[in-house]
Amino acid sequence: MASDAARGGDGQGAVRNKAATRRRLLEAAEQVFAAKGYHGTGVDDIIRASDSSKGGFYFHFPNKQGIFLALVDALVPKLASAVERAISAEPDPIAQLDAALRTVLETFSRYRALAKILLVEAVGLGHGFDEKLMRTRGYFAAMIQRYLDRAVAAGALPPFDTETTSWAWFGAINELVVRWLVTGQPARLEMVLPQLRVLLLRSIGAPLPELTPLDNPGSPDAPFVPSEEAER
Amino acid sequence: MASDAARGGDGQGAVRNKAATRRRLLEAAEQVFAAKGYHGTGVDDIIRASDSSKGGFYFHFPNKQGIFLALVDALVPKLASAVERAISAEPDPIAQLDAALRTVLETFSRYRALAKILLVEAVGLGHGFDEKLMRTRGYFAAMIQRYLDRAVAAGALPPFDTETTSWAWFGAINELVVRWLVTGQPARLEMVLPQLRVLLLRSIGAPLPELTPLDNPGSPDAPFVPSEEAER
DNA sequence: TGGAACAGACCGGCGCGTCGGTTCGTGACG
DNA sequence: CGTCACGAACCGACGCGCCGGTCTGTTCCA
Repeated sequence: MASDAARGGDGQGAVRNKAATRRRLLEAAEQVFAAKGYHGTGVDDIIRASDSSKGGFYFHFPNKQGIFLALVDALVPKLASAVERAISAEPDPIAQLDAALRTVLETFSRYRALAKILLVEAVGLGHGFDEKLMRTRGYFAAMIQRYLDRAVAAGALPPFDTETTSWAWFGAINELVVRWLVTGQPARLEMVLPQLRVLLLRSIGAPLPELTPLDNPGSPDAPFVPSEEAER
Repeated sequence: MASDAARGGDGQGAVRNKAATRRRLLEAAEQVFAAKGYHGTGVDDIIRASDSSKGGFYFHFPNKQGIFLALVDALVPKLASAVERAISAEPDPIAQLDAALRTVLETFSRYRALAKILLVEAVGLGHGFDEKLMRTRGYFAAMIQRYLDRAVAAGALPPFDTETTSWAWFGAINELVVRWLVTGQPARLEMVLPQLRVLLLRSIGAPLPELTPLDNPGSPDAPFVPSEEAER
């Protein structure tokens, strides 16, 4: 039979919807973690929110910490690729910075859970968690730095300490997103964009191009589905 | 006898060093929370680190959350007043901004535990904790905003959205401090000052005065003692 | 029939908070 | 001036709920 071919592919042809179960667990974890925090959620909560069982859970993940890490590892590249995509559509370095900022804010605005988990819940977990978190933040900071360096190399900016700057930028953006998450201000996250844009660009002595108007509300709130990564 | 007078004062004349015990508890909590995180520390850890007992602990504080909140409430005004003091020594608005920044970095550099608790451990605790945290952050943001507004009113700066800006500033500073806390970079926190200074000032279109050189290592690491607040 | 994928009862520890008991300062009273 | 008694301050063993993780089944596909 075509059994070999079926097994050759990724989880799609697996025994009893293996990939789908794992996915349901991750989606449930995303929602529950975002709603109740890491310590506030029990494994049972995740079980209930998906509809799986203890057995299923511990078949797919080693423990509670494991699913959280897997979740972060699934969300980060998802967000990163969205930003990279937006960036690659713009030729001008400054416009790229601009596009990246807009994309980040829009994405967080759409997927609150994503923002909550990456920016709030992942903080202060102790253990070896902190370094994991810091590598995640460092990932985004490095991304910012890469484009800053590129802009400098292109002669669009005078040279400066791009590393410190990239962390500072990340922090500024992060704080505004967190404020929006916890208190409801401003009503729509994108409202900070104009001022933030000006702040960031001016902070590195970049010229201020015209404001590019743009606002598409998009679908309100769905899980930022951690799609199955491509086969290894 | 002078009995009435003795009881009239604050805890100083109390039965068996009541104030001192509470203080030891808070100091111990500061160290342990900073070292092991909020969820990582047990009440027993705090008991052991001070040398008190369960009974003493629950005599002074309602529960674990209670002592954490009390700790934050003790630390915040301590830091704030240090900053206010540094600011009031400078006449020029821009120089004030400068002094505040320097003071914050120096203080966090001296008292890691303070930074760890206020900026890391206080995040993502869930419950009604988040809003408490946000009010703390808002406290500092409002402080920044107050001085920004003052600088604008004095005509030293053109008018702009000082609220968003103050949060962004706070976030930028916060992120650099956290990075220094978790990874060890940079070796000395004050090393970010020159670049951060330039970033922040430029971001609001302020003129760049000469860099004010200054570095006093100070005593290395002691508890940022939550001194007994003055009598009510 | 074997084993992967899942179900759900159960257990064991950890940690928070309680509770009866003990010490010590302090004021009253003779 | 001694002592007696009361309550604030403190001690530390115990209990009990909660929650993470295990283990024995059960189903379904190959």
